[in-house]
Amino acid sequence: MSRYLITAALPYANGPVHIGHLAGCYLPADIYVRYLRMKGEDVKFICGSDEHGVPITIKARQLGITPQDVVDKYHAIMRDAFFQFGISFDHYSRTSAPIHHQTASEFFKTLYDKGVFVEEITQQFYDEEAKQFLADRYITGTCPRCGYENAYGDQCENCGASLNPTDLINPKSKLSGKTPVLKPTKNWFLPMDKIQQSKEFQEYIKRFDNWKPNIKGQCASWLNEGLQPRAMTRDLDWGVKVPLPDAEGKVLYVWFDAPIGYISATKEFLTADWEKYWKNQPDKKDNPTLIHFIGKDNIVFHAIIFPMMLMTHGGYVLPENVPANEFLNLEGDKISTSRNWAVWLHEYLQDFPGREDELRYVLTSIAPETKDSEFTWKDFQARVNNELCAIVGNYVNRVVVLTNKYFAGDLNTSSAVESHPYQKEMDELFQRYTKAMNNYQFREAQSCAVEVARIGNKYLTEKEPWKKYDASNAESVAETRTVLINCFSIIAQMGLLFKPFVPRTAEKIFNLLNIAADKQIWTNKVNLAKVDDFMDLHKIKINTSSVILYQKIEDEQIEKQIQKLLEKKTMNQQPSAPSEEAVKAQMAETTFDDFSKMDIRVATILEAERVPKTDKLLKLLLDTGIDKRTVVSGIAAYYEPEKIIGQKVVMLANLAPRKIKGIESKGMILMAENEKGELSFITPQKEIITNGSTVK
RNA sequence: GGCGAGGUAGCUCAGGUGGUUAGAGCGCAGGAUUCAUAACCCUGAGGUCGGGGGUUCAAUUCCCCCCUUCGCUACCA
Repeated sequence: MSRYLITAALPYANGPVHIGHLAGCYLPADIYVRYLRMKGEDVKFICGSDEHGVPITIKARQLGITPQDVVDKYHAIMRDAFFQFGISFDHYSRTSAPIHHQTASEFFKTLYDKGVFVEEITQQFYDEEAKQFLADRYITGTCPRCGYENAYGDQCENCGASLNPTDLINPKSKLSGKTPVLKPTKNWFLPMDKIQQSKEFQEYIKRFDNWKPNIKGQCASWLNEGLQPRAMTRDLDWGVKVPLPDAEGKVLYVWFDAPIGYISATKEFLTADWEKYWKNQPDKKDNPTLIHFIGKDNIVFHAIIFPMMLMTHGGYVLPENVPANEFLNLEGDKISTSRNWAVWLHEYLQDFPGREDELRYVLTSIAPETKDSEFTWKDFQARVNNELCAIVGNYVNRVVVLTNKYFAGDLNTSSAVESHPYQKEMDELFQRYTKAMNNYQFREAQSCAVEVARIGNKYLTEKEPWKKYDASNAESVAETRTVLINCFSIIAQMGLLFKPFVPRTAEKIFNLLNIAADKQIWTNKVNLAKVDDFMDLHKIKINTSSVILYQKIEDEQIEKQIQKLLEKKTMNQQPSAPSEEAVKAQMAETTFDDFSKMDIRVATILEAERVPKTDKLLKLLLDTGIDKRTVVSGIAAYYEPEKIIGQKVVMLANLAPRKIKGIESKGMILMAENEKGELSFITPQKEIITNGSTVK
C-alpha cells in the first residue's frame, strides 16, 4: 500500500466556483483520489480556501465590509457546493485558520534562518494619504500594452499582459485616487535564479519528462528564459505577518503562503501524523507521493516555485506530478468571472437538484486534458440523454425489468454459472481503464465504463430472452437465468468502473446488488472467479420493480439555461449598463493650475509606420504647428498606418521625451477609450482648427 | 516579435518512433427489434489528418516556410 497526498488548487475566496474550475481541477483530482481509494491505497485529499491577497481586500473595500467577512462568505459557499457536488476532500481548510498562519510563518522563518532569502530594498509605490505601501493590485493605470485604463499593477485584465506597477501609465492609488510616489522598502526574495542552478533542482526537473506535454513545455519555456528572483513578502496588512522584527506592515506573498496551505490543512486534519504524508521517510520506499491537481494558470507556482520552497526548507518530498488541465470555454466564449460568463456550481445544484452525477459525467467527457475544450448546454443534454439515459440507465433498467418479469426478482440458483462470451472484452476494458487512470486520462477511462454498458446491451440483444424464454421448459428457464446473472455481473463491473466518476450512480448499483463497501475493491484483471467473489452470483435478488438511474434532460430545461446565458451576454454587451468594472470612477480632485501646465494641441499625422517586432506600436511623424516631430504610440491594434495619414489628432506636446524601442518619442497622442479598452482618435470638429491650435 | 501547446469526419475528440483500407462517440441515412427511459442492436455514407515546399521507394507522421487558435513573454507616456 502506497501513501498519497493529493491536492486540488486552493480556490480563491473572492467568488463562487464555476464549471471551468471543476473540469480543470477539482473533478479530475476527485476522480483520481476515488480511484486510489478504490484500489485500497492510503490517500489523503486536501484542499481549502485561499483567503489572502489583494483582490479580497479590494472586494471588501468595495462592499464596505472586512476582508474576513468576504472570505467567510465565499469559503462557506465553495465548501458547501464542493461537498454537495461530491468532491470528496478528506479535509477542506482555509488559509485564515490560525494553524495556517503558524505553519506558514514557521516555514518562512526556517528559510530565513537558513539564509535562503535575499534581502532587497526596492522602490515601491506608496500612498501618502493612506500612509501605506500599495500592493500591485491596489494600483490602477493605463495598460502600456493595450491602452486599457483600468489595468492593475500586476496584470491587465483587458489584454492579459502581466505588468509591474511602474509600467502603468498614470498610476493611481485605489485607496485615495491620488498618484502614488515611489518610496524604498525592504523585501525578501527567493533567489530562483540560483536555486535553478542547484543540483537538487536539476535532479528534480528530470521528472518533468513524464509529465503532460502542455506542462512540460510551459515549464521548459520558463526555465529556458531563466528564472528571476521573486519577492516572497509584500507591504500589506491582510495575510500572514512576516515573522521578523523589522517587518512591520508586511505579510507573506500570497503565492508563498497559499501552497503552504496544503501543508497546514494536512496538519489540521491529521495532527501528529501529518509528516508521514509530506516528508521523506527513513526508508525511501515509504515516501509519500505528492500530486497537485491545478488549472494551467497555476503551473509555474506548483511545478517550480513551491518545489523550490520545499527543497530549500528540506525534509519534504517534491511533487511527483502536476497534472494541469487547459481551460474550458462556455458556449463559444471564455469563461469569465468578471463578465459573469459562467455556469456557477451553486446555481447548477439549485437548478438541477440531485443531478450532480450528470454534470460530473459531462464535464469529465469534455475535460480540457490536452487542449481547451467547450461546454454547451445542447451538448450537455445530448450526452446525458444519449449516453447516460439511453445506454447506461436503460441497460440497467431492462435487466431489472426482465428479472422481475421472468423470475419475480429472484435469480437464486445452486447450479454453476457460466461466463458470458464478452468476458475477454471486459477484461481488456479493465486494462485500458487502468492504463488511462494511471496516466490521468480520465475521459478515456470514463468511456471504458460506458463501453461496458454497450457490451451489456449487445449481449442482451443477442440473447433476446423476451423471445426465447419459455416457462414450461426447464432448460430455457435455466438459460435465461444465466443470461440475467451475467447481465448483473456486467452491471456490477460497470459500477466499479464508474465509481470514481459518478459515485452516486455507483452507490445505487451496489445497493441494488447488495455489494458491501469492503467488496468494492479494484482489480485490474477480471474473470469469473473474481466477479463471483466480488458479488455472489448465485444469490442475486432484487426488490424493486424498475431502476431509473438517470432522467432525461428536457428541451425546456436547456432552453432556460441558454436563455439565462443570453441574458448575461446582453447585459455584458450593453455599453450603457455601467458596472463598477466598466466605467471608471471619477479621479481625485485636481487644480486648474495643474491642468494648465499641459500643452495640449492639435496636430496632423504626416507619416505612420509600424515599429518592427512589436504588436502595438506605431511610429508617427506629426505636424504640431510649431515643428514636425516623432511620436511613438500604442495604437496599432486599432489603426492601420496607411489609413491615418492626414488624420488630425490631439496631443500632449510638452510631455518629457522618452525612448521607446530605441525611438525617441516626443509627446503623446490623446485617445478616447471605452470600457473594453478600444481606442479612438479625438478629432476637432471644425476646419478652422489647424495644426498648433490649443486644447483647453 | 520570441517561447510553449494545438489545428484530424457536420460536431466533440482519440491516434500516429514514416509503411497495407486513418479511429471512437454524437449527429445523419438505411435495416432489424419490442425486454426497456421512442430506448437498444446491425449496416452505411462522410476526412488529399490547417496550407505550401523538401527529404524518402513511401509522410497525416521527419525537416523548412506560411496561415490560424490558446497560453506565457517583450514593446505602448
